[in-house]
Amino acid sequence: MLPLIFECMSLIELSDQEIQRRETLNEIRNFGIEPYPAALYPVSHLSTDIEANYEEGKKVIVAGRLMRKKIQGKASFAELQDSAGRIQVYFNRDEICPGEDKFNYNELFKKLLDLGDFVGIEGTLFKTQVGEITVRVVDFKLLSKSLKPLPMPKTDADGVTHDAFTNPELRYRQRYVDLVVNPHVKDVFLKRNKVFNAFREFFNSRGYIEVETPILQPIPGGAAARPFTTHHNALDTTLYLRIANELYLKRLIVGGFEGVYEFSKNFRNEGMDRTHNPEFTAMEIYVAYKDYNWMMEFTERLLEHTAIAVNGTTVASFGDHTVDFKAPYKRVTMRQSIIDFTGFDIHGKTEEELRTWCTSNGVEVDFTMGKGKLIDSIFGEKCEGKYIQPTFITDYPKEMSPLCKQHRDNPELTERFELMICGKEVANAYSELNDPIDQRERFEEQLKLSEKGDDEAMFIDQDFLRALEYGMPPTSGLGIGIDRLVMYLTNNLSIQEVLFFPQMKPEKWGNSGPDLTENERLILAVLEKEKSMDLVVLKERVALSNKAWDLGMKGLTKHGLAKVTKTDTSLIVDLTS
RNA sequence: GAUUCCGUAGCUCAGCUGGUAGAGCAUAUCCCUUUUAAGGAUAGGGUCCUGGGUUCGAAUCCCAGCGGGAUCACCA
Repeated sequence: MLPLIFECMSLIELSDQEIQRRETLNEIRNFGIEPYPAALYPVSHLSTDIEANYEEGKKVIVAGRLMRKKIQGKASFAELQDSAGRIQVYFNRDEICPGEDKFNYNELFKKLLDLGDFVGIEGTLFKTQVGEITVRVVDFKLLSKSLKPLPMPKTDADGVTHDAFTNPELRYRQRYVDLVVNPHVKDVFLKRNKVFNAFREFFNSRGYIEVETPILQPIPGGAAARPFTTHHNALDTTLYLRIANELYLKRLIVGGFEGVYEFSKNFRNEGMDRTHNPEFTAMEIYVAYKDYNWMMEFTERLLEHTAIAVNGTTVASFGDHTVDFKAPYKRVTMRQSIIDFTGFDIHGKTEEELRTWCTSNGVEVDFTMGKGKLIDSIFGEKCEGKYIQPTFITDYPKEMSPLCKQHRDNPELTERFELMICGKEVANAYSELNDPIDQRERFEEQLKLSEKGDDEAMFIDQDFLRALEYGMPPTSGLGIGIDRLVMYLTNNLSIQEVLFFPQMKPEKWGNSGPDLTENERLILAVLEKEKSMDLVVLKERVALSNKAWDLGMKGLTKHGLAKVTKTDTSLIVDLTS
């Protein structure tokens, strides 16, 4: 009984076109054709290979999704989409079916193949009267049946797209559909892949080693951020999803590697917007015997190399801006930057003086903020957004950089830089702090900040301190936000566009069986006792408003759970079983 | 978290101060042997996001909720 209802329900929820395709699927099977064959299909060419190396009459075997079907009597055109692009195919009835049996054309191609189906095609190349390269079909095979119709955007001769699949919610939740019908979306992810390859190539050619470090960490270190918490059952202990991999990579430098890097999926339990996703990808690299000056040069050359690898040029458009990744980049100290944009010199100022300046200059502050955070707020508010072209901001206050080596010329500062592009931080690098005593003190200061209410201050990682005590060579480290870099290189203003599956609220799926509303259940409960009763009596018994009653009853009859019969004198409601 | 806009057919979208739910594409049937988003004819297709309220009557007005976008806040 229940499975039957369930089956009915799932059919009710299918659209006409989905039902149609299921029926077609059955027909295909009835004709003895397997709609999901197991055997490999011997593809010989991609659509783009055919375009690039066209030869009249060449035999090819191609496969892909059927994306266009234009039937005109005994001959038809269709379009096949594979991973590289599209190719037109030509079906001629009497060439495909030379004998009396016209099944393959009249039935299989014309009626049983739907848009979106995977089809394999064997044929020869020719050019149509309008000169389009086309495969003349000799034989074809259904490789996989599609049961859901795809959205079908079309671009006209003027380049205008009709029926574009643009709804962001649908696009992100069903990225597979987005990728099938929006080629420009696929291009973004191909470029993303090129970023990774360019980085790897750049690092590997210099002898640096790609490594992997823990994602589940007992202490979430290496950044100031709120972590996700999880629990390990066997150890009965709390673990955190990493917010950064910095402390582990430095342990490897302690261990004797001289250059290590990792593409790190990091997780931060913070807000989401068009530049923040709860999980994101950072690349961190640590190189022994270097300092942050060396790292600046390294970074600008890396980015120049990457921009060329991705776009073939160092110039990239981003919204209204044009960004040039050509090295070298401008270098400005944080102190100078604040002077440039506000005239205020933070040098030698006390916490109180900074706070006073902030409140009288419209920079929001609160009492959990120490000197470092105050300066960071000034910079964030007044300067950060102004740097469009790649610019290194150097020499950050010590308090906000607890893992960074003190500046060689000024004990209040650190040897740190961030790379700003289009007003956003893209990279962050240090001469790494390798003095274990200093590092312990810095952690303790963080502890004080956290007692003051800063819920992002860092935890003390005793094992990391132990590692430093064994000795770490002077080292420079760099972190780059890959998602943001990809945004810049692909001209996407939203991080969701450069992640295959951006985080979204879980989708609601109907539970099993008919999904009854509260009112429907109420009516059904009464009706189940009586099996059959007068409509007016039932209505009074459930005491619902007119509208609620009406909707409830209509729902029940629609689900096939109740039936209303009209007699001469009254209306009778029956429970149907 | 705040503000604001949006949710109508498989897709893209109309639908006015409340009065029988629409178009194009897609789908189905028929005609058509070289088409370029869209050949011709006919037909089917709806939980107007959900629930409640106002009303003789709600896709439309009001309230609440759900989902999404944008802006802001938060965010090394």
